[in-house]
Amino acid sequence: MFLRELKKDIAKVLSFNDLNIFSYPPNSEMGDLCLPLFSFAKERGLKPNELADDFKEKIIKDKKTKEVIDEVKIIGPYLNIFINKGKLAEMVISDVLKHGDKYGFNNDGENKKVVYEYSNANTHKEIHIGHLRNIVFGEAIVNISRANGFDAHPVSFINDLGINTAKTVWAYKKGHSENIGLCYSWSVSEIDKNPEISEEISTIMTDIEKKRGENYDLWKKTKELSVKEFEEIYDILGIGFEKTYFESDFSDRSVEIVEDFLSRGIFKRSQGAIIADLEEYGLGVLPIVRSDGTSLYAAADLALNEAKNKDFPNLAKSFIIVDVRQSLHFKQLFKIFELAGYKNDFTHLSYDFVKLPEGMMSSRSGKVIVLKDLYNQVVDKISIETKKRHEDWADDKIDKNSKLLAVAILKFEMLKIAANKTIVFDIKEALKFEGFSALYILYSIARMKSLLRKSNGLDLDFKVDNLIEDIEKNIILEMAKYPDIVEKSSMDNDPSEIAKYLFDFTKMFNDYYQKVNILQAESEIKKARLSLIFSCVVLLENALALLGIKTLDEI
RNA sequence: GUCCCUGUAGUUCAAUGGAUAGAACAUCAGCCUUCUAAGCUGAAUAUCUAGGUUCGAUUCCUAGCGGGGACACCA
Repeated sequence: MFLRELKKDIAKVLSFNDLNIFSYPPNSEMGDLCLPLFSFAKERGLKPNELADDFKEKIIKDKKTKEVIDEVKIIGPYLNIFINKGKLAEMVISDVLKHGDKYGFNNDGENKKVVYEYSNANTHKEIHIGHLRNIVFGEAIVNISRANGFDAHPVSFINDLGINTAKTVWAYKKGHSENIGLCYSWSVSEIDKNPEISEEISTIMTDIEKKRGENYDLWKKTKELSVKEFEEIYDILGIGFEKTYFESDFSDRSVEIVEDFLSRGIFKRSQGAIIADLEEYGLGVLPIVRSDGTSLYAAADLALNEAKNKDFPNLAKSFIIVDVRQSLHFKQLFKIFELAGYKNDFTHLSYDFVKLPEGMMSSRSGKVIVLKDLYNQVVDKISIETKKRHEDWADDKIDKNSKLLAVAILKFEMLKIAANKTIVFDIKEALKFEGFSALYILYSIARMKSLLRKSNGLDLDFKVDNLIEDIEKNIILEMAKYPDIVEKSSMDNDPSEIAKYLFDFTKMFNDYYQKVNILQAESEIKKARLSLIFSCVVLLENALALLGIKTLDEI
């Protein structure tokens, strides 16, 4: 990759190793690449300007670096490097075209096997935008992980034995059968009013766990409805898992492990329940089995870990993608694993949750944005807007495009915010389809593709000398930075870095589109510009694919 | 009470310790006889407070204030 090679070469000439010292000048008139001299100066007990000339000399005299560098300017304590426009264009565009949908990828992961567990939804609850963030974040993390050379495997763990399932079954029996999500929130409010219901719930929970009687049958029936719903949503989002685990499949094995851990003193009985007492590690207490004998989530986690190791032998690392509110839970769990002598390398990959402008969402109170409702709303709005713009389009074309765009928009909304930030999801904003959104990017790509269609055949055999505009160089330089973005987003486990890059890149292209005419340009120039645009499309589709987003030819 | 995250423009978000703190939305003023105006251009508006470390702090440290979250039978 061009830029990295150049940085390496310069670092070699000046004998240093850390490529992160490089940065970029605030604007393109000041240079293309920048080397701040503070750290070097400090090392040598000099002032930055006292070694600038020496550094500059070395760079412009070296036979390798001088080939691609036009000029080195000393501006204060910075060494600003101007890369040769032609060389840059030649190297970067050929890189992009050669590697295509794998441009910018690396092998840092050395093909190590890693498992990512996400979409740990509860059955008997509706999938809302909080789950959407989890699913979309997980998908992007897996894609980014693969782009960085890891052998990544996505799995899902469905919590079908939570206490909420018993509550839902209870409400279902009371005749609240029309909607599973409503069953749950209704039961919660009823229990608040009348705490004695808890005993009925406890009986139902026990029946479910012991797999017996009418309660178990109803649980099975309602669970199937939920699972079908999940699959429908995965289908819409275009995602899938290599393996889906169910908590209920682990109940027997969980009991055995709990017994074992009890005998080994890792767990103990307390107030009728079974707990892990982790006070001495500053991690409080984690309840494992309720005093009525039914299991809690943590019990299943123990068996799940075994299953993952069995299904994915020689696992280098196991990631669990769950929102930040469960940080303590996973610290406790990993401590238990450690006490039990498990060797695996576990990481809780956390991200912050989604809330509404009016406050927290809560399935318990029914205050949520249900994903399917939201999706339908977005699809409808896009259909209306598309119809306005393309009166001649057939209904099924509008429908197909609107659905694809809706998925793209929703995914992007979830990924554009840094992972450790709460998303305040404002549906009014999300329905605007302007600015920092997937539509902005996909719309621009549609315009690029339209240019390519109208050009009567693409000829990639162009001369770089015909890319004369400054903005063309800026676009190419931006392309050259992509490999670093792919790497950094993996190191930080943050897909938002890709989303930001996509937006910035697209803005640059729209500027170009506005200022420079493509199709009316002189033939050789036109050829070069179209080649550049073609490589822009390749790059953007590559980056969007990491976010799980597909593009359209027309919008 | 303890622990974790967080505080940047009216709002929602950016900014490996580095050059003039960037966007988007909203507001105001413009651009379609030229490649898709879901686009582009311009105007205006911001680093919670007080110390400290540093040549240099939005960024790191300490304290305070504000917001959010987690802390035994939810997941």
